[in-house]
Amino acid sequence: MMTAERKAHLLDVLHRKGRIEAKLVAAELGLSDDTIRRDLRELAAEGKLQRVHGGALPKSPADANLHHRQEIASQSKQQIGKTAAALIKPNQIVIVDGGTTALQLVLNLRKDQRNTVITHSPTIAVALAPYAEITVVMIGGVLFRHSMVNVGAAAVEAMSHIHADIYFMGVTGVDAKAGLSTGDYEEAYVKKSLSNRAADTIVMASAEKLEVASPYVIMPIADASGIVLDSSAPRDFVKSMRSSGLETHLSGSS
Amino acid sequence: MMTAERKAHLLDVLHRKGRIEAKLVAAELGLSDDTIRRDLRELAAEGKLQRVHGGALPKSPADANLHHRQEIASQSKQQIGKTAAALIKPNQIVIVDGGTTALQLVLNLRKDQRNTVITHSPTIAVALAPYAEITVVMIGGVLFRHSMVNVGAAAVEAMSHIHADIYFMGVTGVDAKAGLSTGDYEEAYVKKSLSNRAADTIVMASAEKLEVASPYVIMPIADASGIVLDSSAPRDFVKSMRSSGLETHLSGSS
DNA sequence: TTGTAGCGTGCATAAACGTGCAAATACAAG
DNA sequence: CTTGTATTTGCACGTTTATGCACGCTACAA
Repeated sequence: MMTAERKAHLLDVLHRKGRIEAKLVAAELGLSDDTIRRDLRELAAEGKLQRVHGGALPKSPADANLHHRQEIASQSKQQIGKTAAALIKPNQIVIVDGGTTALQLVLNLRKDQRNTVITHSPTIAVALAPYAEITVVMIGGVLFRHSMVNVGAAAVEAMSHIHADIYFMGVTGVDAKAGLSTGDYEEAYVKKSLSNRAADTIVMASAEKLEVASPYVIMPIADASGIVLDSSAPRDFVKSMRSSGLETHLSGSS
Repeated sequence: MMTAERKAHLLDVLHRKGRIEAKLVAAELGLSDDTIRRDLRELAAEGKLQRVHGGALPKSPADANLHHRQEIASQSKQQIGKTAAALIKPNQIVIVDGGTTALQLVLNLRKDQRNTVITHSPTIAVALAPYAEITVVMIGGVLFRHSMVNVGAAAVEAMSHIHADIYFMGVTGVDAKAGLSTGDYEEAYVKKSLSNRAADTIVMASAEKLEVASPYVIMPIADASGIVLDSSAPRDFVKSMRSSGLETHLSGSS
């Protein structure tokens, strides 16, 4: 096993278990404690984790904790959420994805907005609770913690009963060649399925997602019907979106 | 368990319960009192908490507020949640109802508890997010705001794929004649359905629910296999539960 | 004021740590 | 193919850290 591979494994273990016990991992991989300790030291130097006696812990609870991530909802996300929310017309059936950007969408809804919102994210469902005029439909499934969305066969099955007007999709990568992508296999599949259940799919992509490809492809960009971008998006990028036939909405452009 | 991890645990306990009893935590973690006291001393030196005789208290008023919020959940509910949580054995498949009492159950789980939890409440799902070892399965459906649970045909359909070991049921009324009841028609139906999908059904009933009947009947009391009550429950009531064949757990009876 | 539970200190032991070094391996240049 | 260099890994060593116990002190309650 190569060094880089091992480091990736360590980060994976950390992500899955929330902790690394050096001795234990060493035994698992059949390597000396020294090697693992060395790796941990280096990863700590790179700022990838927090070294502690006996092993390592996530650098900040942010890794495991979405709540924290949401506090640092960038200006960009906030504005994209607002712009996206404005696209919703009364009485439409809307699918809202999970994730921080989608959460900002919800927080920017008007209190008297009357719609049906379908979501597979418990976080989004809870955030929608105060909006009395919105009917909330939840898609069940197995909870994928990192994004706080339900995935799996049950989720896809539940969707089959749905026809929505718009799906607001969150992604982690929008790239001309690689298309729309995300960091988890199941999630990519679920996003694609949701897109199939809606007449229109609007992608929400904050600045850092542009011209980036994540491991798992959801679908080609041209399959979406619109995209909401930060006004700081490169001109060329905006142009390429338009030429792909997407209705392009720029947020925060005063 | 590593030192750094333990300190995090201590702070977590402090947040959740508003206080730390050194001896108690030591026993829970299977460590000597000395070790815990040492940790508390160090955390106090770092300004993370206020050291006091016998344990520690939150330092800042902000944390104290958090503690206060926890106390709003009546003492009764908090203790019932704790007692119910203790009934869960490792690796069991558990259905957790919605509602404040069920939420207390979740908050009293151990961080390293390994289980599958099925719930139809987005609030519960979100509360379960920090428990890394718990697989969360969500039942979808139409969100019923008042209780923050998913109901309707989709919910019942989704349940049909499930066989759980225990279902922890929240109710608004437990009455010898009227049976177990709740305030919403759909919810009553869903609770009954969930009960059918679990080998055992444990009812959680805080003080104010006893000898009260709500409009919609879920099922007769005898159909449940156990009940968790506050220790202040009337003796006659406890007796009648036992004679109905329910395993009766009294909480907070110190 | 008197007993008990909690406290802090010092100490011993064991585990985990970092460093330096040497063997093994990979890789590039000759 | 050989040689030289860089990297990686495991080991030995001394150091640091963590933990439990023993002891005497202190705070709190009866």
